Amino acid sequence: MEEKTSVTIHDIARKLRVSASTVSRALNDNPRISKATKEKIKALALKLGYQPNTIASNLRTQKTHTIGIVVPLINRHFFSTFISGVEDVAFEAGYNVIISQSKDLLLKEKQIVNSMFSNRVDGLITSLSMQTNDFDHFKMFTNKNIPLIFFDRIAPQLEANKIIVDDFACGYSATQHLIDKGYQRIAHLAGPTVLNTYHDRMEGYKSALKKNHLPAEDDLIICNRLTRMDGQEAIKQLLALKNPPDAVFCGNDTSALSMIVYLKSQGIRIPEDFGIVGFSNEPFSEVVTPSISTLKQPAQEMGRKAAELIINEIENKALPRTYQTITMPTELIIRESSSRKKA
Amino acid sequence: MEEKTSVTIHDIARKLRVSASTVSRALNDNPRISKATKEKIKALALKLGYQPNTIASNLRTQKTHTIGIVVPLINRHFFSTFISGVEDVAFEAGYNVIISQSKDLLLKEKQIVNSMFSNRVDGLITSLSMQTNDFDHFKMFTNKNIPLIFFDRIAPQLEANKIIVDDFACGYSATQHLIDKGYQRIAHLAGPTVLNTYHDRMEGYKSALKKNHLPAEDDLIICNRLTRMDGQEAIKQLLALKNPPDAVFCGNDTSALSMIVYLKSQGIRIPEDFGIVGFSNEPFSEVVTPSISTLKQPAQEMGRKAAELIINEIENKALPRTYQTITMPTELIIRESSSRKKA
DNA sequence: CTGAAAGCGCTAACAT
DNA sequence: ATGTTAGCGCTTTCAG
Repeated sequence: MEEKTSVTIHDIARKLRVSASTVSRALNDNPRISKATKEKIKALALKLGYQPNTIASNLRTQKTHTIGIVVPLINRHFFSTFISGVEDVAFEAGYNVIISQSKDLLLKEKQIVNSMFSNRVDGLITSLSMQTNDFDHFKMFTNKNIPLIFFDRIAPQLEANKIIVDDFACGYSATQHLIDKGYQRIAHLAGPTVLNTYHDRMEGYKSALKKNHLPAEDDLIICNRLTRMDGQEAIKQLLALKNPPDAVFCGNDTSALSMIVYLKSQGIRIPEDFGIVGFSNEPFSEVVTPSISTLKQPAQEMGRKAAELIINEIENKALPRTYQTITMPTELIIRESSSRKKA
Repeated sequence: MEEKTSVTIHDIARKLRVSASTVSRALNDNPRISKATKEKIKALALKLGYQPNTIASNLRTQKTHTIGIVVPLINRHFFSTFISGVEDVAFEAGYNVIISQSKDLLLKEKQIVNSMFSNRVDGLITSLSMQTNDFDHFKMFTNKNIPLIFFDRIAPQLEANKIIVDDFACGYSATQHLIDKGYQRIAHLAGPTVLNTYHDRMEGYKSALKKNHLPAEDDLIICNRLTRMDGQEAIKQLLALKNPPDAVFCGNDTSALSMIVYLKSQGIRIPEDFGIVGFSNEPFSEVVTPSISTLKQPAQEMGRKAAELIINEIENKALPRTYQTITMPTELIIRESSSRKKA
């Protein structure tokens, strides 16, 4: 019972009086092996419960068939759905997926990226932490020509493939939508604007205001980390202004939700008195009361696309490399939180 | 620029005119190496941008410092939060985590488990697919004495550590709670009862009815896969009974939510006319209207516990093995969907 | 169609 | 305190 040591190709070779190379080739369906011996070998392998040692193969071939993913938080719906998309495609193509979360800490991100490299992933897919302001830890990938894809939160200065949505357009359309609904003073709650996503959403917001000849007042823009607490703090702060806003475009749905909860508790009616638009279409946004207008990112599709792209890169390493930035379509989902009859 | 080949310990050894073993030992802080040479070696390693080849080390040491996780779906809140817990502890202990999703398909689960084995994970943590009815694919782990932990959806017949919640008690207390609130005819929507979780919840439900001298009618129990569609189908079916129920205990929050949506659309008031209790405390359950009473499983904690347990097993393999089943505490969270004034 | 031999990069007895 | 040697299990020239 206690099989101390695993069965290897050598065990099979010995029993069948062939060489290990023959066994290896047979199991890999190498055409140079006769059908007869192939069958013999495969049969015995099955009988002995042989399981190939991927580690050994990896070492020899310098390929791990493994894709690394580094995200800020695994259990955020956008990221877990993205990962699910990657995993789907990767599995189909015979790749494994190894995952870590940076917890939005630059230090942990660095450690993880290092570890991914040491584990010799064939490619790395990543979305940056909120703290990431230098990119040296990715150099080992670019230097060694190991495929690297950024998604959502990207490093603009690095040469790599990128998968994003048009955050500027999102910010613009969210804001324009609120304007169209007749809201007059529109505030914005942003995340850390070192990140392209939050930066671009804010620029879109500003641009829509400008286009509509509305002033972009500094008071109306707040930056924080967009947690539930942050959302509550922000709305309190905004309501305390001597000239408070009547609508907010939030950098994510979580903060939008906490604003709604607070506004309701204050007896402020949504959308009649106050309009809200969030971002990223969390599962709760559809079912909360009032339901939250938001921008939907195609998370699963982005993951699939990232996987396809990186696998293609991995398997055509010889080809001259061209880096693309793929912009995926988003959708403004209009729900109750912004749907008042135009004033 | 094009560093064709990576820098290895041999490169460092050659330049420093020492042996590769010395380099290896130095980098691993082996006490047998003098402080002076250690520093020399580490400095050069840094300068050359040396990154250890984990694959080679893994092959040699027969340890991968990798924990495999197989769950039905990565982007389900319970699972992604569990994974996050595992990853936290694993990272601290110097372990990597590799993840796959079975998509609730037995065939895919088998493939994945095989692949995890071939990748020589040091241990495997898994929650079974809805289809899993044989367990042969786990034998290679038990046979070779590779730590294996089941959580949530477990294989009762296998010798392994198990991390669960007391689903029976959950079903019981959910049902008792509805009875306490004065609901008279309580239905149950269950998942596939081949799985311990759904089976036990149903038994708890039945037991509570029996204890309160309420009949457990077959008509009032429906089994399906608990999707949103399934929830809607189920509530329609229940309402169509000649003697319909006035409350339902649902096997998950998703189906509970879809019932609520349907009941509202029919003008049936919750909780006044109809009571609902769900399961697993999805993020939306707290914020939907009415908010959903549910049972909270400590997903993150379960993940942490699983990681601690498996790492302990991995690092004390020599010790005689004893298998434990750890039951984690749950919490009945009473919210609006079941909080009517007692009739 | 098959075998022999070398080696991926690292570690760990066993020397000295 | 350091070096020598062998080998983890597999793949892949190169030979035949």
